[in-house]
Amino acid sequence: MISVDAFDLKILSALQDDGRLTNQELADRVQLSPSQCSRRRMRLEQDNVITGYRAELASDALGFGVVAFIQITLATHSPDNAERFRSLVGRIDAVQEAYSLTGDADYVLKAVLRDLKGLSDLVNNVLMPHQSVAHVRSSIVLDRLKDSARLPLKQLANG
Amino acid sequence: MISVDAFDLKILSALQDDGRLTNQELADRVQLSPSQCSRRRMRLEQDNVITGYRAELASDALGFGVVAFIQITLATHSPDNAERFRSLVGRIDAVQEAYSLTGDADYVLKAVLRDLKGLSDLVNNVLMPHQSVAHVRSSIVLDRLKDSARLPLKQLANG
DNA sequence: TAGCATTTGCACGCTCCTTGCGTGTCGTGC
DNA sequence: GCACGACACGCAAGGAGCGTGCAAATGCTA
Repeated sequence: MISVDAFDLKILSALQDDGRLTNQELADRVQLSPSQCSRRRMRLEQDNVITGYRAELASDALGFGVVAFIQITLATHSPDNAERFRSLVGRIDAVQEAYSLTGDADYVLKAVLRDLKGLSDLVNNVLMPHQSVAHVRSSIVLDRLKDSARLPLKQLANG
Repeated sequence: MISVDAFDLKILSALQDDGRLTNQELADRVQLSPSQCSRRRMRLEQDNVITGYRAELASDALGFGVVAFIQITLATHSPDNAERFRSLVGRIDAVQEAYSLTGDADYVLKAVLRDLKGLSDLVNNVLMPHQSVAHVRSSIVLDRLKDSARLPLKQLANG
């Protein structure tokens, strides 16, 4: 298991909030020297605790007006069919996230689209006709209460 | 409306993949000088097209073994009740994302937890007992097919 | 307490960032 | 057709930040 101490947690937490912090700024926040922050950060990257850095973009400002959750039930649950479906999902750029789930549906997708026409296209012309898919049910996002993409690292502090 | 040209799209796309690219590396990728990349990047940040930079962490490596989608139906749909629920959700760190939706449920939450006990706690001791909530249904993530958090900027290239 | 391994802060050479400046290009109005 | 203003561009330079080497400090084991 990778060991992550209190300093590492502070660093991870800070970088979760601002991924472009310089080592000097990091140093101020976690009470360590810049060089040590640099070293620790490199280790965390090497150990794949930090898997990357991403710019977060304003989807609305860029013209993506529609976000939808799409629940999918497969036609059959054979490995072949599942593989076909995974391959399909991988090729659709509009699908940001895809998970297999317990419960009613087999999969849930989160898709980002320009407008309702885009969603309609995706559902009716791509997903529904695909041989691997039996059932599709989509829910459109009306309001975004929270979208942090941050892990609750505080919970690890006392453990 | 904010104008975003082909260069900007390239920059956004590159920074979506690697948010710590230097302006020199950016310059190589988009065929522009480093100074221009710097200027454009600053403008995109100023205009809130880029809303921030985040380090992406390996949830499993940090001991977050359970991700769940939780569908919520409110007890009543009064503004007061909705506000109570929003406030509740805002205070729960384990809830990464929260959306109000069309369809069966009023809201869907995406929660990240250490283990099933954590999920049980959240559902049975926090959400269920809350006065604003009538119905809770949770689905556990079995497998993550895709989790890119990237906007499909390619779709904007020809528009 | 002695000894070893790890972690820390500091110094320095090097890279990179950003701002000012001059140039080129495009569109507009006279 | 030409002059002018508004941008967007690349270049250069001063300044900031990065990461490695090194010695001191800390912590753990025997």
